[in-house]
Amino acid sequence: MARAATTSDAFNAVAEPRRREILNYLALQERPVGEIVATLGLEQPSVSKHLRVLRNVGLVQVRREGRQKLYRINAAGIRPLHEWTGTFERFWRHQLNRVKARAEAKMDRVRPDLKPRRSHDSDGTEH
Amino acid sequence: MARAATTSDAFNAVAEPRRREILNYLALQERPVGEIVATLGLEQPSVSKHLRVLRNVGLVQVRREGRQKLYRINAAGIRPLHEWTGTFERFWRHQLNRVKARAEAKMDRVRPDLKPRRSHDSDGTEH
DNA sequence: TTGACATATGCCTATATGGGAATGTAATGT
DNA sequence: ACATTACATTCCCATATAGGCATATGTCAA
Repeated sequence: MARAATTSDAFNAVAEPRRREILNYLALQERPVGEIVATLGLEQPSVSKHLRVLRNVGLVQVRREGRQKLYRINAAGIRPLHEWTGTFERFWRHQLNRVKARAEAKMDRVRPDLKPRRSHDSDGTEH
Repeated sequence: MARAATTSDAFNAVAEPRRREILNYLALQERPVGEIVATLGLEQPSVSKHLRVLRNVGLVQVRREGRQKLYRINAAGIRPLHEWTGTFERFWRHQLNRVKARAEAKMDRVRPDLKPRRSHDSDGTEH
């Protein structure tokens, strides 16, 4: 199969930088499409398509006012992302936890055929 | 152009559900590839490829130990996501406050003698 | 109705996947 | 050296874009 659809969930939707820009802009206040186009310097059809994706995953809401359509943030859709990323918060809040996790992991890996031995490399950039 | 590369940044990397699963699993502790394969039920080459993406965007680190390669979370790479999503936090707090205010107003109309106690945090919405 | 304005949609193409299978590479044991 | 274990990489392919352009839809005014 191919890649997951951007319409599948909020994670995919915000993976697109333009859509994050749109959300950042809408965070200030509700806006019509034309102002998004003018401010972000994108093509109008492109903005409409991005807004459609954002609406499909519940990240924005829209209401009509005359000829315009006013889009606004629906932050409830962003909350799951904030909470998922927050599950890793302990790692950067207390570095001691990371050290301890590594130590415990090493203890936990019991391999009868593999005695624990010192490995003298430590960074993750090798090939 | 086409879609943004998954290797471009952490936002794209975590857009893939399998990669989030891998990160969730690695959050518990450092693990070799084989255990990720066994636990998540993915093909080994698939896991290797996902790990490569995660490493390229700085979401995991790796060290060799014997024949194994031990992968661990590098949560610093997740922090920008948490902080970006956090910029929208006020919206769901505000919405929560409005909901709570309405509820309290209603309760006040029905039972003016019952004042709801103040709960000091903001949990209790849906998700 | 006609026209202007605001936005949405359809069509096309180039591209970056992600899965599967096969193969390559590195480390260890005998 | 050879076999085995543990991962990584390569090749191929189906697919879901995102951008550009043209066009359709919807709303208001005269």
